[in-house]
Amino acid sequence: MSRDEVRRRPSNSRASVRRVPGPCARWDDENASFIREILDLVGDKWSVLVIGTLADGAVRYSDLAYAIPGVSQRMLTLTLKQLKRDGLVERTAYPEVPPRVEYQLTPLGTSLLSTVLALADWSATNHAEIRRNRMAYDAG
Amino acid sequence: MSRDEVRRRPSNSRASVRRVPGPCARWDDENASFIREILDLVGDKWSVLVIGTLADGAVRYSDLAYAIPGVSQRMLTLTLKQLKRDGLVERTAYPEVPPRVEYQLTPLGTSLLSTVLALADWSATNHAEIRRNRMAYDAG
DNA sequence: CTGCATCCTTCGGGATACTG
DNA sequence: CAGTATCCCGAAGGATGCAG
Repeated sequence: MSRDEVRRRPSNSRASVRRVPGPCARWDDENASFIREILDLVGDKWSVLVIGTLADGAVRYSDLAYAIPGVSQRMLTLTLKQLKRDGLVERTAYPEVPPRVEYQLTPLGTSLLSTVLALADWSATNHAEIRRNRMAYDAG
Repeated sequence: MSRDEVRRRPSNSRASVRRVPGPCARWDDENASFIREILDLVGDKWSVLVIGTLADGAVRYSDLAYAIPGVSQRMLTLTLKQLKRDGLVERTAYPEVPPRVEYQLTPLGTSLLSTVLALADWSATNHAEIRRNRMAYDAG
């Protein structure tokens, strides 16, 4: 998707009614909620960590809780439930005793993983510069 | 950065002291806060919208407020301040009356833009499937 | 026009206790 | 083991008013 597709003037813009429109187009509600959709997926720390943890294959609930320091049962459960709802992870319950449940990425989830890793690449490349920028800003 | 660099067992792991470690490694605190750093940048709706709006070039404050529906003055100001602190946008104030202030992406901000657009690409490609998944989940 | 300060509400999410 | 249910607090963020 190009930027011009994402950012589009609302059809039959009434901008001039309210004010002189500036040099730039306006995000319409559809695209704003589109952004919201993305952030619901990857704008959340726990989701990212869960997806990253599942990169190697199926992992069971208690191992996820172990692998992700600081996550509460509540948030782990909620995160997994949402990821399953979105079709990013698959849940498999084995009818054993004690019960065993494994989670793994779906192909969709795997494709998201690679995209998120691209973001991690960017961050890894630039976080030193960002830290410098912050220190310079805070010093000035 | 590869996943194995991001996700690394803490040095001299004491995992076996507490419990039998699962099949997967554990995120250490450094990498968890690394994730947090990314999300502070792109996990926020307003930041993403501001960066997207600045894609074409310099935009002044009031035009940003117009271009981004629903943003409050408070959040726009805070978002711009943080983006400036991180060195993603540049602020230029013209000593005129009435005052005029323009914001534009730095090269660093532009590089982040392309990465975020990759995420938008993924979302555009897959959001239909995600919606189907959700509907199927909610129906079942 | 471009903000900053304050109040106030909402709610994400941690802690804890309980269940199949 | 793998969750669910409840309480509760701090932070995010909108609304409003003021200032340079």
